Amino acid sequence: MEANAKVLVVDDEERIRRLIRMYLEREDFLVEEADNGKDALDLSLNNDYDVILLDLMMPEMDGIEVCEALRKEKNTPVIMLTAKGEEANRVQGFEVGTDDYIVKPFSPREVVLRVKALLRRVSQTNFKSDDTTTKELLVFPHLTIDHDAHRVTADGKEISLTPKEYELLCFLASAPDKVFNRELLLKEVWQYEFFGDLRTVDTHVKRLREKLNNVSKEASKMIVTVWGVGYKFEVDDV
Amino acid sequence: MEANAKVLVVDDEERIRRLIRMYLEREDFLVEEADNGKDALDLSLNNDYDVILLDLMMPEMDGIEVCEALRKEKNTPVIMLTAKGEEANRVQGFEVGTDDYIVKPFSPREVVLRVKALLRRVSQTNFKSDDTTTKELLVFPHLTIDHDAHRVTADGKEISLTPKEYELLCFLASAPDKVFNRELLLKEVWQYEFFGDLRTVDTHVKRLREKLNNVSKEASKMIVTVWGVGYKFEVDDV
DNA sequence: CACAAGTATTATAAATCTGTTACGTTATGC
DNA sequence: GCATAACGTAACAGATTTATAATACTTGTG
Repeated sequence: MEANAKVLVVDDEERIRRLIRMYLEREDFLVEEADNGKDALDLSLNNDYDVILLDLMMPEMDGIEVCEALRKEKNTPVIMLTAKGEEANRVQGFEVGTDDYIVKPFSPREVVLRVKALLRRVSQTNFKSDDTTTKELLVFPHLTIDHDAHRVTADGKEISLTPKEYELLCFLASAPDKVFNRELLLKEVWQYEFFGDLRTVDTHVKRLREKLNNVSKEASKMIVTVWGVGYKFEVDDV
Repeated sequence: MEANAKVLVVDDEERIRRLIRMYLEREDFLVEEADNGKDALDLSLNNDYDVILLDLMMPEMDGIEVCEALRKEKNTPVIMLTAKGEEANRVQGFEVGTDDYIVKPFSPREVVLRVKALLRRVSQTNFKSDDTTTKELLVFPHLTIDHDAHRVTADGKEISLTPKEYELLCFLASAPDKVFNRELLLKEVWQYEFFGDLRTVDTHVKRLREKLNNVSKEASKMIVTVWGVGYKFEVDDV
């Protein structure tokens, strides 16, 4: 069990650090921060982190330098954070020694998922755990979500969803019966820089319901409006 | 069963070792490393590896010397890693005693395939195992890939594919219904030094579809675009 | 060295998705 | 029932993503 894995978050922007910290802590990670490359390197050499989230672009010592220096001593898994146009190419390559990278602006949810995925990967190679639990398949009475195939089927029939529709559905379905308000949905499913209208959520819900409804009334009913609050994914237990 | 076969990876470049290690471990191989010929020889004499991946060009003691010295004691299968212009000729020849060789820069996928192939070959000659499980034949409703013959047929008609087209198709077809993003495809199918444009994948997909479509509309439809994500090889289950 | 085949890049066109707005509908409290 | 607030719906413009085609580059071969 990777209970309380320790994560170091390195970024010169405080709001980014705080954002990531918030989401990681909610998943019971222990989070520490550094706002520059030098401190990051010191910290990571003197502590055993389970993952390091490392911003690529930082003044003085950038993420690549930190990673390369770190790699001379230890093999702590590193996820690089890169802005859009940044030389993602070099980071992708293996010369630097990063294990994954995330493009800004990301959705907080994505960061959590990637960190977890990396921990899983690492722990697998280290102890050969029997951790086959990570099914990429969500099955409900009238609806199935196959993550690998990126496929949603309602009553056996496939439904073609747009990326946002798919993400929204997955998010709701990953916590059945839990209500989310629009604000939270925007925060979780959209990127952190998105400050759009709350009604945007409604539109996507509408489209999602429509597509589901075309195939299965039952499936469409699973996305429930909670008046004055938000939406939830409800599983009938009839 | 070659469960947890033990592989020794010898290369003076760390990133190469790490790259190979990563891909082999993902296939459940046990991987050990050496960064020079001397250590490699010691290790391989004192351990029973199932395969040794041996870089040809190394300071002091090169791959050929290691291999020759090793051969005086034991018959551990050896795959030589050679850079492009290097005297692949000598390695190819039988005077050295290598079992296979791979030219750098390779694609990670290739290494895994070659290692597996070699293990298969060796285990066959050693114990005449009933291991006919490893079919080199992929058969789908409208498409067949015969690895041995390096031949693709759609609806019975043969299709002539370029190397990249073939590899791309094989890779997708080896994991039906699983979506791969362009990045991953570049990493897996292309060589490890390639950091090209993601659109390159599109172009190859286009040409592949075109060739398939010339012969079988059905076959061409198997390569599916997943909007905002990537491509997958889909098998209709109608 | 020229040629051909294969490959990567780029530019452009086409398809698709997305957020917003405006307006219609439904629920809620009085 | 009425006013109000919250939600549903439809349509549009702009943005994003993919397909296609054309071009340039690379590589192997004779």
